[in-house]
Amino acid sequence: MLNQLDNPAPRDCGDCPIRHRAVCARCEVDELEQLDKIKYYRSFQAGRTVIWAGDEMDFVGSVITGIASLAQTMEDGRTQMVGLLLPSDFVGRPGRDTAAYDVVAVSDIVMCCFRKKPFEKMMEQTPHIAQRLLEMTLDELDAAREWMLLLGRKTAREKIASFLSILARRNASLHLAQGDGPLVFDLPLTREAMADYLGLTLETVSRQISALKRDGVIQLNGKRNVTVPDFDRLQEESGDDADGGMLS
Amino acid sequence: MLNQLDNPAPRDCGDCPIRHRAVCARCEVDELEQLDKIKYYRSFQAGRTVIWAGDEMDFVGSVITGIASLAQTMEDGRTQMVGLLLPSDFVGRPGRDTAAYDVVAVSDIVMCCFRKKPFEKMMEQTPHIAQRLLEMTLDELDAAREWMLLLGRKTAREKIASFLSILARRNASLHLAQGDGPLVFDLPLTREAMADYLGLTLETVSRQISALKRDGVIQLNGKRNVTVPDFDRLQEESGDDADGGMLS
DNA sequence: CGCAAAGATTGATCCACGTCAAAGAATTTC
DNA sequence: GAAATTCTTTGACGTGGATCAATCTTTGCG
Repeated sequence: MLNQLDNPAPRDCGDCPIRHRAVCARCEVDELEQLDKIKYYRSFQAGRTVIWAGDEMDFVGSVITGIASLAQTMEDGRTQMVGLLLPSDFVGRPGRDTAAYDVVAVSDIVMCCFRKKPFEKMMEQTPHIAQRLLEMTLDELDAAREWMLLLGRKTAREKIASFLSILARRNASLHLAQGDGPLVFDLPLTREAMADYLGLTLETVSRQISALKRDGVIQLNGKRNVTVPDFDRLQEESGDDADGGMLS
Repeated sequence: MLNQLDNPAPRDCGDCPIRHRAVCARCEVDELEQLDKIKYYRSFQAGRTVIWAGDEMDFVGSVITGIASLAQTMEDGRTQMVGLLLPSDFVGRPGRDTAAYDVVAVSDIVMCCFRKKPFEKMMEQTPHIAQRLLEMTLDELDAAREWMLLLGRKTAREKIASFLSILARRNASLHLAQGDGPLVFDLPLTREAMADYLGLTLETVSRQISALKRDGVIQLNGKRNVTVPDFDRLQEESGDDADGGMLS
């Protein structure tokens, strides 16, 4: 494998896979045309840094494909991931001109970027964008708060189970809800990245995954492919309410 | 002390102490008049619950005076505070009709509430409100992410120092920045509430406060009054960068 | 192919923080 | 003003997860 990205063919909003979920979700055709004038696409290989915390940032944008991480690092190197950016998630903050967090491509990613200044100007005139961004930000805030409970109060096993449960649920909703057969999905993160996300060490992550496997809660094919024979069982292990503590 | 609140005299937005910081910060006079028609004041004694997670919520609103907490509880009783609501902070989410978290008055509080339905309608027509709410939500998201680093990666001592540092900074900015003499302020929370905020037990909180006192980082007058002789020293103990890791 | 590098597992040991328990302030109640 | 209640401190002890270290597996590359 070349491990090199093609220069992404400029797409049209019309066939954008995240058209209905991103900041531009509510935009009318004419608004999309305006956005089109200030947008450009960028690709990053897995492992590359999109931007460092503190760096000047002259764009905002959306993840179109792939996964990126948002992380904070302390002086001595301890790091905490504060968000996982999935397709349609928004990067950057209008009104701020330096990045608050490190953004790193976890897999190969493609982003749709808007030049910041004109985007900000457009936001003032286009309620559809501000409305959608508010909605997305409120959702992120809920996710961050759910994560605070996980980081502050859950055991290592519960943290792993919670994370797997989220992945399982997301995949199930993507590939249409299959009754309740076994769920199968891939882990998008290395053990180390999972550790940074869950506030653990990579050794503890590895041990707890092994423990869940030993206890029959999950099965592994290779290191990265998980099957969950009984989702309710996994859910119990996560420490959340039966209904998944769903918010919205 | 009677421990009973006077029925709060209905105020006028004109002399509202949080007029320039709350959701209504950007509103024009006519917009305030509109808001006035759908608003009402409510008071809660310290310790009272404003609303339980899952309860139906037919209002949104702002904290005017006092402090409230936003918390999540697991089935077995473990709880994690996910936010501290200070004067001008917003409660509730437009578009959602049940509370996502327990809201509890930490001190006696007064709130300015808006009936949810008409507030939502008004938000659609009044960009000033939506704009301000977006800004406030982005700030809260940053605060939540800073807290994720604290919960996931900081030691107990660093957690306490970080919390004290935040309180000290807030008080300093309230009472005009005094050169760099010793800072003095009160702890608004019990040891248990601090524990729930910091993801610790109350015993650990007590021990670490004692340790910081023993090491001369802080002094105590009574249980709740703290003086910080050297702010930089406290800051170092918090594990944050010299500049406080300030975002905006 | 065979070597290097990255990722993952597993074991042995340590210690920061939780748990359990007692007792000392401070505040409220009658 | 004594008793009850709430908040806090402190001690003794146990443990979950971190740390240190070795080995294994997988993948990429000359």
